[in-house]
Amino acid sequence: MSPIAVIDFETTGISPDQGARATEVAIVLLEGGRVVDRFQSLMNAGTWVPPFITQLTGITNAMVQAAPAAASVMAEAARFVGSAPMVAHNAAFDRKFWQAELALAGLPAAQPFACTVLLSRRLYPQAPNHQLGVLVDYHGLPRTGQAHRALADAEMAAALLARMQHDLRTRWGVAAPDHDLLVQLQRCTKAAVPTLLAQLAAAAQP
DNA sequence: TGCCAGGCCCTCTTTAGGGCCTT
Repeated sequence: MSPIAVIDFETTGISPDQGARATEVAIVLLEGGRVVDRFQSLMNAGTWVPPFITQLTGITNAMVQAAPAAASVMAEAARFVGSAPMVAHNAAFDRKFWQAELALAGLPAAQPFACTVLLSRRLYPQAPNHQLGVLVDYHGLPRTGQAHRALADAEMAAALLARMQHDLRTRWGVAAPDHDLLVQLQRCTKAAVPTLLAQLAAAAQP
């Protein structure tokens, strides 16, 4: 199975359209349910980190000012991802920053995204909620590093994705839960999920 | 000065409103 790039950004706010910039990025390459490579860097976008963000993430203005320029970090991140399809927890958020920061660096952002929030809502509707930390605990997955830092959150999202692929194979009989299938699953309506999973399982029968 | 996202999903819905999820 070809690799999937699981990404997480830490940022100064909620939307690049409102002037928010990335402060840290981490990407975990997942292949066959295993982490095969990691990329992580703070980045200096020349912006001020609000106190609320420092309290949430532990990322300070001094840390960002000492970091390499955002454009060079994004160029490295784009090289690291290559043409791998991408996954994030609440992908609408990370995709916006991926596209905005690459655009500011003069680079294309053509990778398709799948979303572990949408997938979790379809596969695990009984979960208490679909926040990353809650889902990690719900599945008994290890919490790695400090929550709300990019690498720790990317590792947890990757573990959650690997769990979903494992469950799709073992619980629902889906032979090859690749990125295309994940996108297909997250796009179908909640009511159509059982039918789609049954069709995918039937297609996997010899 | 005051305000500030947006896509998805549910329901006391569909001529709408509110909560979730990310920083």
